[in-house]
Amino acid sequence: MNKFIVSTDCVVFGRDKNNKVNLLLIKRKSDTFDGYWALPGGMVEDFESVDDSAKRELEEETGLSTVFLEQLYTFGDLGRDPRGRVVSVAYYALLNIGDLELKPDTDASDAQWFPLNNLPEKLAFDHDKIITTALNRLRGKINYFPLVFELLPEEFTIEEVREIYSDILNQDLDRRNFSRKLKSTGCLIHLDKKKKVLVGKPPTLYKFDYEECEENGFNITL
Amino acid sequence: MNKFIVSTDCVVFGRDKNNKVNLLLIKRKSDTFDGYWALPGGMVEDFESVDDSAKRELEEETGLSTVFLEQLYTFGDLGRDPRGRVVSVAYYALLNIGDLELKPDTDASDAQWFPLNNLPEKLAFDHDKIITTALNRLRGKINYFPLVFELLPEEFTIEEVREIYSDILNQDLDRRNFSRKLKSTGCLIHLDKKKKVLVGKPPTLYKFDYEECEENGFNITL
DNA sequence: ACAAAAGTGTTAGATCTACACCCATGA
DNA sequence: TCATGGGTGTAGATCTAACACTTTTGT
Repeated sequence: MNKFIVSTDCVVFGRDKNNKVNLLLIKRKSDTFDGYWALPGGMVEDFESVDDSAKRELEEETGLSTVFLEQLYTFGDLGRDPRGRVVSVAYYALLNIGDLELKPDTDASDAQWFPLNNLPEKLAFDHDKIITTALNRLRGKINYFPLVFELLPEEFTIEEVREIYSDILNQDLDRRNFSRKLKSTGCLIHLDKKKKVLVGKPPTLYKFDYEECEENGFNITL
Repeated sequence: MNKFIVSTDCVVFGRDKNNKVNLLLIKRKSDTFDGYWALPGGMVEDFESVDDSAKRELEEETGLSTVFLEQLYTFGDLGRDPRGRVVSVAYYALLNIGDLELKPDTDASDAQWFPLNNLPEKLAFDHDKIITTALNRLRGKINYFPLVFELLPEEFTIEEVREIYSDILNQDLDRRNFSRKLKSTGCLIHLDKKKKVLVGKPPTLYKFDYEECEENGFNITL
């Protein structure tokens, strides 16, 4: 009987106050990859499913329990962890950072949000590969699944949605065409409220209509 | 340190002589789920990566070593295997059955191909869930990735491609529109050969142009 | 010459892209 | 009234779906 350690790693995407997408990394304080930035994660325990383990680790890091979390891919190469045979099930999570206070884990000296276009060069283990996989998944899936609303607050403006799409896809999107496409999904609830702004015309606030989406799906191909 | 058994399960899709898509199942001869149909698979060994393990198991079952194989999803719920804590990394494979002779594994009394629309009712473990996941992946991915050519012989006709798409998506596809769309991918090599047929006009044979596809991608949205 | 399946073209409707001006608000 | 950013419409191009007849071959 061959038994392995099974761990989870989580690619956590968070939206900051400037409506930019960031990635959460932990600075390792450990005998392996000391000082390197790494994805949050940890070992799966006996009493929990792999999914629950990822959820637990994420809660311990962020204090949030209701974030979107989805399995990404499993990394099981020999030698991916110098300490021994570790199979890692990777997840990705989406959340709105808000005023979230990070609680660094015990084996980490620091936790930090990095903007997508400014990630550290060298990461621990095969975590760069995991991040690339997560980004590709995200870029593909936002076309047919309402992932970006997991990053936004409950009430948002169309411009905020567009900026998130732009940031993730790393390309400009025409403001008018985007607005039309987003509305044509039929999954927006128009609120009779405007967002308070410092300058310019106050934009309309919307909520995402999860029921409608459940019934008729979501598609916004850019 | 919590150590688990890591296994692989493989959803093998094969095209039969009638150009229909089938799924390979193994009849269990074992103390758990005896007599039930199950996916081929087995434990990951110390000396191999998880990917390699799936490849090895598949070779042992089918005798084929060059089939398309891709990781699908990891199933890690508690109690999914009554014998103990087993985390299973599921894969899916695509192949052209041809004259392939199946070699049943030691803990199986029978291996059999089942047409997609006629799978057994009850399957061992959570294998029905794994198959559903695989079918969903397949149905989504054939739109933007040339998976179906892994099922077909090297030289094929457009009608054969259409029938495979039809079978996987479980819907009729207009013959003329499909032909146009498939050709417009730019990834077909027109051969100066016709397929021998018993009745009717002999259809043109094509090969898939993997180089072209590599460069410009593949997209056929039905 | 007949039966069977392959091959092909057109048209109307829908969708997509590119693009510029007016509107509402706060200072 | 000005500066700022939000909101909206249209025309031309492209793509899509629906649809039927002609061609090639074997018997």
